[in-house]
Amino acid sequence: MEKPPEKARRSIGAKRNPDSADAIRDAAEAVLLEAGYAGFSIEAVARRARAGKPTIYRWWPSKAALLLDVYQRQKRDIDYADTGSLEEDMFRFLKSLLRQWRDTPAGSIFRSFVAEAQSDATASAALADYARERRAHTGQMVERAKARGEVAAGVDPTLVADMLSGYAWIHLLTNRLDEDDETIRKAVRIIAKGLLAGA
Amino acid sequence: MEKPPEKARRSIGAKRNPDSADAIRDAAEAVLLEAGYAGFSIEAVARRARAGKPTIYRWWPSKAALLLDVYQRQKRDIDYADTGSLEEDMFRFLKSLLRQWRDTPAGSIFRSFVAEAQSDATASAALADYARERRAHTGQMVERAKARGEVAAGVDPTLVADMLSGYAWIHLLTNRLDEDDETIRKAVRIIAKGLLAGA
DNA sequence: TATCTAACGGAACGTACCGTTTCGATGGAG
DNA sequence: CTCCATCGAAACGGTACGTTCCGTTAGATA
Repeated sequence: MEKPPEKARRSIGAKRNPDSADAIRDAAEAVLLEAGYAGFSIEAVARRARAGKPTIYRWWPSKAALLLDVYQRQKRDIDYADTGSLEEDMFRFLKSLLRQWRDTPAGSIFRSFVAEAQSDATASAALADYARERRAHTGQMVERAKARGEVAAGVDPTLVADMLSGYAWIHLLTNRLDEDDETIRKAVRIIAKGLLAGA
Repeated sequence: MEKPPEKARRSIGAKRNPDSADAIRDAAEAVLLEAGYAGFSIEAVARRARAGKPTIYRWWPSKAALLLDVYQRQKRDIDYADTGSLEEDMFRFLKSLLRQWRDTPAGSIFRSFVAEAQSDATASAALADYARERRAHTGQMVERAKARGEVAAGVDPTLVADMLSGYAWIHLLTNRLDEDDETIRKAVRIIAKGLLAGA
């Protein structure tokens, strides 16, 4: 990731030093990646960033807030392409999501975030908000298919999003991100057929 | 749950005092239920149980081990009835699972356990084992339906178990255990129709 | 130019918890 | 009657949290 800065930063006057904020975010991500959630402490981040703890707490009110920031910085490169086939859309979505979680820091960070949300109220609310937003977004995939007649009328798109996300989450949280394409294909095929038949 | 014992227990000689073990397990469950995962510390459990920390560490090697023990003590009262209809079986399974997680300590405990598994290797392995066992068990529901011709030949029963569990997990971990029956019904109906159509 | 102000890194603090060690008392086993 | 593993309690060193001071820095203000 990033090398720890050689020299300590100093104040740049009566205003925030963006270098410090960047260094803290970089350090937080690096610590999370190298030591995992267990090693993710404010002290470790401060050491790594050559920053003072007060500097961190000046800008992030809690450990959960910093974790949330790092998590949101993860750019999502998920495949939301509209292939014209719901099954194919869902397959690409799930495959790319599991792949990204497996091959980039995103998976480790998201795992940490879900874990933190089980003990910290701020993180819990943030996770709920995020999940709601994802549900709506993924649901659009189903909306499109509905317009094409691939999905029966009574189906709630966010319900399908829950199924897909749930399938992904349980794989992430139990270290099973290496599911092969054929299995993913079978899973989405079942859902696609079920959606066609209607609810 | 349990009242803290009025008097401290003493040694009953050169053998383990089962009252202590019981009191510790009870206290651990009570702390987890009342203060959640955030408040679940060995110190808090020891205080609550009027036990010494060494007594806890003599019998449970780590915090994760105690958490695992408490978790496994949770009796599963999940509806695995064979109704003759896969859709109905799955509906009852999901409904009873979400209800139990919502209305008993089991949900809080399992949330904590999933969270712990994201930072503790022992808990992680235990969770993976448990998930595997559950997958096989829930898969039997699908096996039965397969024998009845409700499920196409190529379907992997454990894949269906992943779908159901994933759907339940994401609701547990994002505080959405209050999903109504109609929504659950729609979800399992989609899966049931998809399984009938085949993979 | 002189002063004000807010940011900086660093050090230290008090609290909490971890996992371990030590202690005296207990009471069953040999 | 002696041994000995157990008990609760207390204290240990270590780590991390979140906070408070400190002296330093340099832009903003007058």
